[in-house]
Amino acid sequence: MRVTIRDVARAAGVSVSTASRALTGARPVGEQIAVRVRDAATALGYRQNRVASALRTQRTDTIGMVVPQISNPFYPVLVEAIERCLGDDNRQLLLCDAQRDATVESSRIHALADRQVDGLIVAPVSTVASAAALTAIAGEVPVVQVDRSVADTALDWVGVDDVAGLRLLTEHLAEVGARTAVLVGTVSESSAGRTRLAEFGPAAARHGLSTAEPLLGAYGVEWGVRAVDQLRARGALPDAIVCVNDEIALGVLQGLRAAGISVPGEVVVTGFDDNGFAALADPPLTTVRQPHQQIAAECLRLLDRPRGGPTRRIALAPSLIVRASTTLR
Amino acid sequence: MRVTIRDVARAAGVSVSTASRALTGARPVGEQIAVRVRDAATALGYRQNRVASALRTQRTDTIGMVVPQISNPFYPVLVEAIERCLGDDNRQLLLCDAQRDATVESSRIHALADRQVDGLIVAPVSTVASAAALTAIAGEVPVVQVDRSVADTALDWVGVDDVAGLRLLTEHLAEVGARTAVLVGTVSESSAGRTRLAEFGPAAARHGLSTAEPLLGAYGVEWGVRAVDQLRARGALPDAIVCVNDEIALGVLQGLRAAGISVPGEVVVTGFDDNGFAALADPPLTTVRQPHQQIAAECLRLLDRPRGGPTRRIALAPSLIVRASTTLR
DNA sequence: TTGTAAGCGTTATCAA
DNA sequence: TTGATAACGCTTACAA
Repeated sequence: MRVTIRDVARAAGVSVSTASRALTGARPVGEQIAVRVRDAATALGYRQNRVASALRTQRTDTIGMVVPQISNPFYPVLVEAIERCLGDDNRQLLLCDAQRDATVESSRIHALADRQVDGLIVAPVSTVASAAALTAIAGEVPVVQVDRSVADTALDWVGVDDVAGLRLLTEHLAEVGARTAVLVGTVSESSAGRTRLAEFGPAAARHGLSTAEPLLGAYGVEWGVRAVDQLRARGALPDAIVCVNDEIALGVLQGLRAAGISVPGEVVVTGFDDNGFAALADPPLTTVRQPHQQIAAECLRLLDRPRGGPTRRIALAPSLIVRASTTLR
Repeated sequence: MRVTIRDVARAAGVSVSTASRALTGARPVGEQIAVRVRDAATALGYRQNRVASALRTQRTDTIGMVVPQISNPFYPVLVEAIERCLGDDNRQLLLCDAQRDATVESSRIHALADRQVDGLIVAPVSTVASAAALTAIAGEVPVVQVDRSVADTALDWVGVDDVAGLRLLTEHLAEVGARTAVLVGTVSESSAGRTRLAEFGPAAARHGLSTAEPLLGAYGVEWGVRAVDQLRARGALPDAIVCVNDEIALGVLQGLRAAGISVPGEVVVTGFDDNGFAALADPPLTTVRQPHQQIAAECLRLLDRPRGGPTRRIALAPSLIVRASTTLR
């Protein structure tokens, strides 16, 4: 059998409650006794049963997280950042993958709630289909949305400031001499994609860039490759191709290379996220880096704050990473 | 208050135990009653408190996993595969990041064990420094090592068959006409790196490739870039550069490009893992794809099997993915 | 088949 | 300050 607090109490010659108090420090305990209990605990190799403790205290020291797809390289970095914050505090992360499916997502959200997580961090699969499960569960456990968010709901959200990101990008594009730009985005239900789509036009206009109709497709590299074909079919290329994320941009770069179009010579290309491979692309990709560590810290801060405050939407400032895909012409 | 099984029992007009039995199906229960209980449960929106259940049954339906660094793109894919297997079974994954530090790793392993996970999947940070914590915990909870493994211990392991991988690579290199090859590896304590280093020479010899002294450095893209400098300093380039993983290979490609050396024209390059960006490199990278889904399934199979069997080391066959970095000369 | 009651390992309440 | 005792919500002997 595993050694329980009863064994420790017996070895230290005190009651179970005293042992518990000495170990958790919940209430004051005699100097001598405290030492005796702690010694007994280490001698026996006692480690608290967190399940039993959780049942009693209603705290698991565990945060649940649901991501749309962990193999999307944006999320591992975010998970790492959150894990780092939690680790400092001796809490753990229960991670789930929604397989880009709102039904799976809902089941994962409930599974986590049933495990009594202290809080839930969710990057919703869909602005629409994710809403029901998310708002329902928010009545039971603190919820914060990250990166993406569902529509029409009073749930906290933390993410990057897309408006600022697009401003940085369009400003930079204007500086390197671009006059025309086109956006390559997604038709997906993800909110980040939507915001970037909505903000692109105004941001471009503000910096004197004229824009053509955006190209919208599915999330992923393949779409980027195909977008190049669609763009070429339109006739003359724009000066700049702005992609809503790095993966699409990597596809665009590949498509342009296949078509023998030089970057940044004939057209400049930008991404969004700085996903770790942007720097390795050929040419290295100019992109907007998300403040992962800040995003992580804000998520936890919101979860830990006392309930009942006003809904918060926290957009954190990104930074522009200039690389060769827009320079060295 | 949340609705408990007592509420369901009361609503259905039965005892708590009957309600429990009707819900879990642990023991037979009257036809009528079963229906009444289930109806009451759904009517009240009852969901089991898994913490309480776990305390009683000693099963959490939760698997713990510790990876050296989740932002290493090999792991998210593996995590995804494991998550998919678990999800089918209504189990969850408690994921921890060891921050490439054996001390952090040890603390995470204990945190997971304290949460009474049903099993532990660990990709050890170090062949040496990870051994103590891992063997110690294996006495409490089923443990399986994945990808990497510690030295001198009788713990199950599941991973890719490195010997087969190197055979595929060297065979292919011989076929495309390479006569000389050099390995770019790591001095790291990771077992995968070690095995690939040890197996490279024999595998190459078997296919008539002559090899020079391997280049060993730190894990990561940067090392690949620098390895190119070191290689050029040696004088004539080999026909083939074999990298122990894709990230190093991406660095090598970048270094070669910077030096104006054409791939595959002047030298061919291979990676290992097929990490999702290998296909996007310029040129697309020939590599060895790990059988993630199989590896995931085997890990869970080993964890779920009755205790006390012999130690197993399961090496699963990888597949060769041929791309332009070794062809189209 | 059903109900009663004990107990999983903790922590919180209440007296002493 | 300390100890006995009752929960936390569930499952499982044991009895009926």
